Amino acid sequence: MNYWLMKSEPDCFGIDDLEAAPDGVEMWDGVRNYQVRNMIRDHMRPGDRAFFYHSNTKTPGVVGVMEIAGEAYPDPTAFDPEDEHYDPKSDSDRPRWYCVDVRFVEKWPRIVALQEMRRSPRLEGLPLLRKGNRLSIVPVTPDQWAAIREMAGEAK
DNA sequence: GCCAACGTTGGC
DNA sequence: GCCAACGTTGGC
Repeated sequence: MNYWLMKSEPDCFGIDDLEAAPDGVEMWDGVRNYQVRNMIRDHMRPGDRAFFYHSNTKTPGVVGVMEIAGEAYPDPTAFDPEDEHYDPKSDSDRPRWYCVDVRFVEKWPRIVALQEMRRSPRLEGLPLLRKGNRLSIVPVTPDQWAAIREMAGEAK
């Protein structure tokens, strides 16, 4: 099983929106970065766990956990001219962009702020903390996973 | 709202 | 294939 951290702007789609979705399942779409596309398509597996990270907000940080709910599949929003993520260079014969379904697992009583994560020696090397990182999904090692959970006060 | 950092685009 | 210009991300 792999671990991930996935960013979203809560003004657009936050963990409360995921929890409120039917069965707590929602499509994680709109990825338009090749590195992130490759992670979704080639390395994510159903059952993988992911931190839900709120970005571009007053206190950015990890707010809970979700589960990868299925295999990656072509991102339908790339085919839709009405969609803000429409990409005319992607078509169903040769889809350029992929998405996955994610399932709500838990929302934590408190946020693990980016500021705190920067102070944790165990999180050195987490790509999220690297200067200039702009990937909306990054891999997390098992020890980093445990460290962030412990910072949230969750059991190991 | 600012701006650093980065990815992408397109002219050459 | 280089690289300047541009757009976007996202912390602050």
